[in-house]
Formats: sequence, structure tokens, C-alpha cells
Amino acid sequence: MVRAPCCEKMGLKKGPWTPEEDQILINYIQLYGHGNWRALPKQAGLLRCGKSCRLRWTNYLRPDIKRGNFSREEEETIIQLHEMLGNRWSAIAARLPGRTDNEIKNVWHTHLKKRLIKQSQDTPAATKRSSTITSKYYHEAAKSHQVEPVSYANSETEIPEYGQVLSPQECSSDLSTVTIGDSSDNNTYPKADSPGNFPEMDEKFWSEVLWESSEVASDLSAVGGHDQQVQTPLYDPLLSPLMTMDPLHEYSSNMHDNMDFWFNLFTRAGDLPELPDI
DNA sequence: AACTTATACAACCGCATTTAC
DNA sequence: AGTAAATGCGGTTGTATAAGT
Repeated sequence: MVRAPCCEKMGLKKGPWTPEEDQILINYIQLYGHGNWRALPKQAGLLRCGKSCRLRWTNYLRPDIKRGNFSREEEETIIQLHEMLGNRWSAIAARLPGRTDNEIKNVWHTHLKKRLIKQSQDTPAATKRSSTITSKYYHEAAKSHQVEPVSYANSETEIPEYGQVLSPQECSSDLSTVTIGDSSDNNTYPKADSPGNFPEMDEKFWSEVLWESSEVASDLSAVGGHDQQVQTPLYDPLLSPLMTMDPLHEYSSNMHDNMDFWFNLFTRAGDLPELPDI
């Protein structure tokens, strides 16, 4: 199906909205609602396409939108959610009342991403332990250092491609294992199957138990160092932040407590090479 | 003061998905 | 069930402003 580009028709205005246009849109929606965006501008007397009206309303004019700078707590939430969800801005926004996906996307690209990269550069030795660094940032950092990301020699896996933000689904419920480095060191980690075999990561995915295999204990002991009682998860990690795999912590509400575990799973690798100090 | 570069954010584009017929 | 329209979503661009030279 071929769709005509938005606002292709001549005469429809584009670009920044004026206060007058805003007021017209607000007045109209307050009176009649926004049941049909396509028809709305014509009925309201706006020389805009419906799509433009919808975006203006949802991203800026809605009365429930919280304006102003993001708090530190909100930023931390975004970082945590982004680690779990990737660029699913609308899903992230759903967890932050009053914030729009567009706004979150902007703050991510203008503030948070840079902050994380800077953190990784400032403390490269701590990179592998960072709660906020995924493979993507590893590569970003490597790129900014003008070096090639290092692959693992003698390993059956390697650092994922640049831009590939790995998520728990990519760790798969398939707990076949991969050995990192010298097989004698016994570092075995869960290995994802081919990307095409990953289950869809949705709310259902998150709410289901991921790890059923009896292998999980040994795998987790390898990445987390705690091999006693593995508490099989999972909950909605967005509502009930990440479960702990550490019996000493008892379902910590702080995902950072377990980030070693998650980071290892996310990257499919147990020990990231440290960034060169340039 | 003039110019350049960086930053922030609103808005647009086009593809994907959902809905209506 | 098939098709077109409507809507949702994420990536990208445009522009105003601030900061730096």
C-alpha cells in the first residue's frame, strides 16, 4: 500500500506552532475531544495535518504533561529502563507519568547517553562493573577512543555488534553455555541462540519465568559468584525492579545490586576487555 | 562584535501496527 | 479475509539559543 506523505497537500503549514495555533487546538479538543485526528484540523480551522496536530497535543499541549527539567530520580529511572527495554521510548514513557516518549528520547540523546559514555571513559577499569554500561556504550567509548573494539580470542562468542543493545531476551531461556577464554578457567556463561530464535520481549515475556533449567544455578554462580539458592524470578522488572540472584540480598529492590549479573548476561560475555587508556 | 560550534528540544518523516469497513 | 485508513512509534532533522573563540 502506498501512503501519501504527511502534509503533502499544498497549503498545510509545517514547522513550529504559534501560540494562536496552540490555543485553537486546545480549545477544540477541550470542546470536542480528538476522536479523529485526520478530520480535526479541518474542523478546528487549522492549516495543519492531523498528524502534526496529534504530535503537538501528545508531546506538548496535553494538560497532564510535566514540564521542566528531569529530576535525578527520573534520569536514573530512564537509564535503568533503557537498559532493560532498549529504545522503546513509549514503554519507558509509560513508566514515567507526565513525560512523553519524545521528551525522554531527547533527554537520553542529549544528556544521559553522553553521561554514560563519559563515565565509561573516566573509569575504564570499572566499565565491566558499571550498572549503566551496555555493549553499545562499550562500543561508543571505544569509538571515541578511536580504537577497534576487542573481540575475545579463543572464545566462542564475542562482543556484540556496535549499536546492538542486548537485552535479557537475548540471553534466552536456552541455557546452553559458552566458555570464555581458556576452557580451563571454567568460566561458563549462558549463551544466546541465534537472534532469530529469541522470544519476543513483551510484558508476557517479562512476567514469565525465564530460567527453568537446572543449569541455571551453575551458570549464575559463574557470573554472579553466588551459587547457593537461586531464586527463580521473574516479575515485571519494571514494576518490581530486578530480582536478585543473590541469596544474601533477598529480592533487592535495587537493580544495581545485581548489575554484575545482568551486565554479564546482557553482553553474553563474562569479562569485557578494558578500554585502552589513551 | 562577529563568527563558529555545541546543545536542547520541537517537529517531521516514514515504517509498523491496529482498526474499520 | 482483504484492503485502506488511522494511529503509534522510533529515528532523524531543523532551528533557536548558549557558549566558546
